[in-house]
Amino acid sequence: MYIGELSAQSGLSIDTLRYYEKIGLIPDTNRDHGGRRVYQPSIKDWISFLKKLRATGMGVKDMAHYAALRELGPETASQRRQMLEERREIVKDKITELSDCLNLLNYKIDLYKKIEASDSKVNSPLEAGVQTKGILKNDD
Amino acid sequence: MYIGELSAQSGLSIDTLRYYEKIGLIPDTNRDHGGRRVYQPSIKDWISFLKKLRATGMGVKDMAHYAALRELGPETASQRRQMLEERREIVKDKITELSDCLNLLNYKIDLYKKIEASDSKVNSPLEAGVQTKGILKNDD
DNA sequence: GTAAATGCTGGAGCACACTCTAGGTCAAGA
DNA sequence: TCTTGACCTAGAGTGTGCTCCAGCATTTAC
Repeated sequence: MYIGELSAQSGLSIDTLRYYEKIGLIPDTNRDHGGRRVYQPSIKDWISFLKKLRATGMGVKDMAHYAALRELGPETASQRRQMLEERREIVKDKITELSDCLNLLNYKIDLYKKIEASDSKVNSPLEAGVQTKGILKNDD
Repeated sequence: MYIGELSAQSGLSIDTLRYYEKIGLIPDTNRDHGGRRVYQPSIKDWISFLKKLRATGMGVKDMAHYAALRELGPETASQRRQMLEERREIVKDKITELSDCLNLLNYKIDLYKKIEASDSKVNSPLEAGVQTKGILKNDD
């Protein structure tokens, strides 16, 4: 598999694949006679794991460190496990933080809906009110 | 309240507070006779909301757009609500993605633990095995 | 044989969100 | 009065993670 196909299948751009190789995220690749990178299909599993690590917010330097440990073989297993355990705590914290954000968004959206409902009352001919102003005072 | 105190209380650096004002996230602030920014305590609520929006991954340009709508007053409420609803969907997706990552991390950590356990078996005098190699084949 | 597509390299450029610097003003305490 | 510390501005610099570019080689299709 050449880099174009891997790019299509992995969802990383060609430039990113070469960049990842350069910084050590992807091991140095075999080349064909013409100097083109030839990938084994198994690289896709590694890349999808890399994408997961990125999705957790891990920086490429840490990922390169992990990748380097992986290259060193089984004796680095416990160091890698430790890295993943640290990352797991970070991910848990992120989920908690995002859940808090979600609650706030839900609250705010509700608040806006109330404001809009109260506005339409105000604009209706039947009642005029200072309701809106009251609700909006804490609006942000 | 001067900027130093606001910085301490809000958790944003002084530079960031001035930067946020410059890009329109924080409304232009009153100045004292000497030109120093004087903040009302209520600004802290707005800043903590800004921090929440940032935590959702919203970019500062979008946040500035939201802030500008807020400055325009109540008639922009529905646009702001829409922005928050869009952001809510993004946050939900992020939580889902992070949960997937968490599952994978849990799986990998377990796997590493098994490898380590099996290694200690191999290193014990009683049994030699190819177990480790077998488990490690898919190691990443 | 030729043109188009795909690949290569090294290095520059970019978007983002700050963060820092230089050089200055201002206010309060000793 | 002098010094210290907090604040000011405009603009440069930083770290991150790509992304793009020029100029070239190779491969493939016709």
